[in-house]
Amino acid sequence: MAVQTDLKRAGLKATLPRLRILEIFEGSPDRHVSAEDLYRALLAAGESIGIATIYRVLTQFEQAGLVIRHNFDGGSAVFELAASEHHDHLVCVRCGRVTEFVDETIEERQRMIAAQNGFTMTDHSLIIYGLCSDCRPEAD
Amino acid sequence: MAVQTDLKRAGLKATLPRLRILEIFEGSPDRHVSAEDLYRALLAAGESIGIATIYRVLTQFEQAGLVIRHNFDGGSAVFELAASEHHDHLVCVRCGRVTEFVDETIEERQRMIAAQNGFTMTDHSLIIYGLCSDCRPEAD
DNA sequence: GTGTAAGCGAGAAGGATTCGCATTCGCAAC
DNA sequence: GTTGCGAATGCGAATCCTTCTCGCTTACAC
Repeated sequence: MAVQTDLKRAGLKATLPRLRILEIFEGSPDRHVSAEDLYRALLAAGESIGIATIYRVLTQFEQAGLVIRHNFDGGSAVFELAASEHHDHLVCVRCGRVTEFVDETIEERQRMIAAQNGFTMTDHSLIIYGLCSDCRPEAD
Repeated sequence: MAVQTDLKRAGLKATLPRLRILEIFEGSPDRHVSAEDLYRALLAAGESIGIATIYRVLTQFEQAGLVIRHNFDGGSAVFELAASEHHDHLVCVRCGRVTEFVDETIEERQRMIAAQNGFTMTDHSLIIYGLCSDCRPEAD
């Protein structure tokens, strides 16, 4: 399992909850999952896990750079594996579908804007909210 | 006071809490205030108001287009008067300072990206996190 | 002025997340 | 393969932010 190796490399003990959570991330059709999603998935798989452990593990994973936390509108945070390169998000306000995109022009302008305002950029969050093609009232 | 007129125009009764909250927005040195900020300011001003009323009023103001709600990282929502034109935000992760900016190139690319992905854009949120000039460890 | 629906205040409720602590587990040294 | 110890877990309680409920009050049309 490369999963164990990932944990060790991140300086984390390979405990059962951590392994299971990583496995769910890797097996999930939707890259973006909430703590609640993980909890339900683990319970459904017959694991005995506490929701507190999930939050703890996710926070550790985030600090270790294994996952990224997003705060989309509407309550709970969602997490995704940090494996892929940086990208931003399109979120459907109706069905919650999340689409990823990268735009180098925008990235570049952001760096420029931060510099112009005397900011040292540490992170950024660009979320476009809208209706996806499936949820649009009428087809065009 | 134009404040009363603003409320009427928005289809809202000119009640005391609503007037007070609008006044605080207009008198605040920082355009971006939280429900808690408003609550404390009103209590300090000797008003008797419930936190629930503040949230209710803010939600109504948001729906009426008088204020805009932002969910910056780190807990509670902040609100600002919608008076000015659209803009995005730079947030200092250390002192919380908020700077506004507008970049038409980014706006344009966002519209393009939404369209390319079949999304009808309803809203968007771009937040650049970083260290402001006052909080940067050492000047470079 | 008065009636009435809208609005208010206080506290309870709710959802997401974190804390506290006794128990259990991973793992390195025997 | 055991053992020991600190780190990690699970559980329930606690916390934070926000919304709901409900009896009382107020704005405003008449």
